[in-house]
Amino acid sequence: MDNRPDACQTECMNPEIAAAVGARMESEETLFHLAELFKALGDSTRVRILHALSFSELCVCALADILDMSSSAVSHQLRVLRSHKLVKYRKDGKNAIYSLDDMHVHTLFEQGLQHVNE
Amino acid sequence: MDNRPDACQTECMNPEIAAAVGARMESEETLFHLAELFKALGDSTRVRILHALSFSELCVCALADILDMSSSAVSHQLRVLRSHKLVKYRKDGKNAIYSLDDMHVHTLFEQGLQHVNE
DNA sequence: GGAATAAGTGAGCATATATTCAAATGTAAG
DNA sequence: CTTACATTTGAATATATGCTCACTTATTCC
Repeated sequence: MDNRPDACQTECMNPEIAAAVGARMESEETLFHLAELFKALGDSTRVRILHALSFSELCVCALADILDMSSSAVSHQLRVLRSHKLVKYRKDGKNAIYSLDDMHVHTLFEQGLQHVNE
Repeated sequence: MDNRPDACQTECMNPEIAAAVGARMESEETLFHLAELFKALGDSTRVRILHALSFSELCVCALADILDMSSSAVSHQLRVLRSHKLVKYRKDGKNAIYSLDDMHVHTLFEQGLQHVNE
């Protein structure tokens, strides 16, 4: 008999199903990283930055201009995106030219837009 | 001459590029919804719920059991997922049986995992 | 070297959010 | 009807987070 306070005490489902699902789950760590990735994508400013970069590489001030935000705010968000390997950059004189880091980002965007426009 | 304080005042990029990118951007509203979608996916608990549901439909208490969390906490997060049409449910007696709402979710997960395991 | 501009950083604040706790609702069984 | 259980909900709290502002760093041009 299962006496855990939060476990189903009636046969709401075959207990073996829950056990089987529990066994097939990805590691906590992997799912945590996945959540962190989506969290990095889960901000309006960062989405707009990535979307802009999907058309062309851009320097920080160009992004600030396009998004109508301060360079500081943009730079803060670029830091987040960099830490998740979503964007990369190269220095060109005083400027930092940012671009998307890999193709996954673009694919995730397309899938997401498809869901949004259901 | 551009005198906006935050705009590039030197030729860090061809200004036409920034203008062109600005023109091709999706609407603020669409990008906002996209960010909201990713935000809904950007939480460890919700990721685990969706991942568990990718194997089988499950009632709330089974989810609580699998995730080792209170039913209340799970229910709160299910509410968020429902509001974003990521999960659906049917009532079966006292129980609520949840399942993934469409295939996009699964696809987004696969893409995300691919990025995480680079 | 000194001035000017682009970018990055840290502190502070205001807001958003995830969980807990207590209570309410809905359903089934005695 | 009463009890028990699954689920939901609302308030409260603790934490996370995005932006602003002031400052620093880096680089170019004079």
